[in-house]
Amino acid sequence: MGKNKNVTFNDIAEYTHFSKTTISRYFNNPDSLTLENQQIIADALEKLGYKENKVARILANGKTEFIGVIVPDLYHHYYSEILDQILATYETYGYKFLVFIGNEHEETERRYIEELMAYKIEGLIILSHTIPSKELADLNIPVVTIEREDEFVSSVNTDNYAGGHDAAILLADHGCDVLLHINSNSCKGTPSYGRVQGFTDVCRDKGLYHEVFLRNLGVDYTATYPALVSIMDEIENKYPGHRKGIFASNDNVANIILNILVRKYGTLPDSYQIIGFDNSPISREAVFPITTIAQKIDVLANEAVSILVAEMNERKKRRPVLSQQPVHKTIPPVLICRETTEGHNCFIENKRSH
Amino acid sequence: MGKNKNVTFNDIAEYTHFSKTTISRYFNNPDSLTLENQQIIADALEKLGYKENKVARILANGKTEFIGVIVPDLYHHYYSEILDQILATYETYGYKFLVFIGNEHEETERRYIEELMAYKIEGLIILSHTIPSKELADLNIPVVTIEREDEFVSSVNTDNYAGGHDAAILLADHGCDVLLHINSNSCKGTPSYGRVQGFTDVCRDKGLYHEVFLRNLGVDYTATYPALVSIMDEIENKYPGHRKGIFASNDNVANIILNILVRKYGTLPDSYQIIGFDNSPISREAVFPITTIAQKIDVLANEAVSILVAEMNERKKRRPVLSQQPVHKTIPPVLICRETTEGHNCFIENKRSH
DNA sequence: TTGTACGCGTTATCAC
DNA sequence: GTGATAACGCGTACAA
Repeated sequence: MGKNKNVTFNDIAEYTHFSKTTISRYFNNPDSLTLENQQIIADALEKLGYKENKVARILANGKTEFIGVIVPDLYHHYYSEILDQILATYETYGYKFLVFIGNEHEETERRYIEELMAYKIEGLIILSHTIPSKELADLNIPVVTIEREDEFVSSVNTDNYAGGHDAAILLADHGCDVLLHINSNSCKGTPSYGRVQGFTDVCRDKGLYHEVFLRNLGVDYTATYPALVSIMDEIENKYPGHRKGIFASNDNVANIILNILVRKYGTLPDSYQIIGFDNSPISREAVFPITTIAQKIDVLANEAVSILVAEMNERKKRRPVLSQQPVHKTIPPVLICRETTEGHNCFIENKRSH
Repeated sequence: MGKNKNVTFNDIAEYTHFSKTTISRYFNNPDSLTLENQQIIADALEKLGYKENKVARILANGKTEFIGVIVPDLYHHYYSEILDQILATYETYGYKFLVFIGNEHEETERRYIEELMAYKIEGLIILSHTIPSKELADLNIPVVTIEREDEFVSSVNTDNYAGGHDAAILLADHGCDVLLHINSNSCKGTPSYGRVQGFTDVCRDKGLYHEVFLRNLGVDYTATYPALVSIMDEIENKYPGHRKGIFASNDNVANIILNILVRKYGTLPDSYQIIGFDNSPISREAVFPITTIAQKIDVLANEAVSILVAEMNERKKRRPVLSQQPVHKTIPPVLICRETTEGHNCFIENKRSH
């Protein structure tokens, strides 16, 4: 497996005059050895410079302790932060993660999944949106998705509806008489569309004046900026003299809106309140820190792994693998108040000390 | 290794009346079989639903095709973007990556490395700063570090000196008569200290008035902000009426400085020019897009993997592993001009289409 | 408490 | 072009 012959259980066995079995037991069930013998073996391991070989162990007992992860990219802070939290669960469960970046390319992701299966992953976490959950379910290993279509597999999702709801309530509470939501026109069908519904439902229920802008916002900053310039023009013309509450689809959009206003007025005018979504770094670092709705990324990640581990453990017990019902968990978001709305009645949460 | 008996070479062999060996050859050296027989086996694989098992292959041939990666965190865009690029090299080299987040905790990272060694990784990429390169060299597998202490192992680093140099030149060219550099007081000994030296060397050589502020800038936004408020106070008092060129240690610092000024003056005054470092998203998304010096992250990552692959290939040839000399590669940074310096004489590079 | 013998699924080394 | 057979390093009945 490397260069010069590795030290194996055999070598330790010969050296200590025990059998391989006993050496194996030293690792997997040390209490079954006398303390003295444990010491003898420990010394031998040290002396011969033994390094454990988990690949051989896998072949023998079938447990790879691998979990596959497919993430669309790590460019967006949301994904990298989730991955960060997922990887951190190694400390809790001991599973190792084989990570692939899918770039939302379906065939590529399918290849990655095949490779992962060849390495006998025990479970799979999917963040990308391409492969239908039906197909994932057919892999016959536990699968958990995060914030994506999840009909046939277990999943963890943010309560986007509550997010939209809370945003509308906050804006209304802060005296806005015009409530606006700006989002991409391609958001239908994604979990995040719940935000739009939460927002409009509240407005309708409470009889609040509102308008939803579903537009093509482009995919990067340079495309989004001009798109928002024109939307803001529209808003300024349509609602002069009003106190406008804007709920943006995400913090990037909120930040651009803020920048447009600050560059125009030299400050954020009192006639605007802005709420973003994601609690991404930009929301904190913007020229005026942006009130935002945070997904509890740590909770999402931990729940995902936790559900996965539970299902993997089930597999190890039951022989006749009865296809278990998928479990779907919903995590409430958290409102984080900053300077783009005046602060009170917000739950402040410091997600991380960076 | 799973639930119901997996289909193995044995099953295929029985079904086709070939031997296991031939089945193996079908995968590893198909040309040595007749086309008809290839077809027969292909059909059998399909019929029986064979799934390859790379774990068994590893045990037999010793090649895991695993590369270990230890990254300090994925919270900082720099690290997640590097990891993104590293993972993308799967398409080129086929190596799989086992990723751990070290959090700059030395003992933890040591444990992670042990775990990685137990899984027989063929090479290791280190981004974290804790474990001395001497110790990494003793692992007896190829190791490549990125932007960290690298005396005893191969490495890839940004030419930080050139970065500091370019920043000073640009500020001087833009008519600044006071050149300022703001950095953390703990930057000595890190590769990034080269920026300070590049900056001061140019100033000294060209007789430009300059001052370097090495201060405790804290570790997060809330700590850095007040620290910079007081530094900016100092600067405003000390250099009134001057055109001040500020080279910040990174984009976050540059952005805070920008925010402080914009919140005070309603815009970025002509008396200031600002350059950041990293080309992180904030530099593009700031209220005035920030001129910055970009590390070529894609190049860093690709060179790192490339060097590692080369060294791993060497291992497979030579039996008497002669300890090869570490190779150190330096990547020049790229100046990206935006609105915090008036633009010309800059090389614009679009690193990614997000 | 310890040992024997075999299996895990593939590749490598010879033969033929 | 194809096949036996022995590794690879460890786990696990079962036996003692």
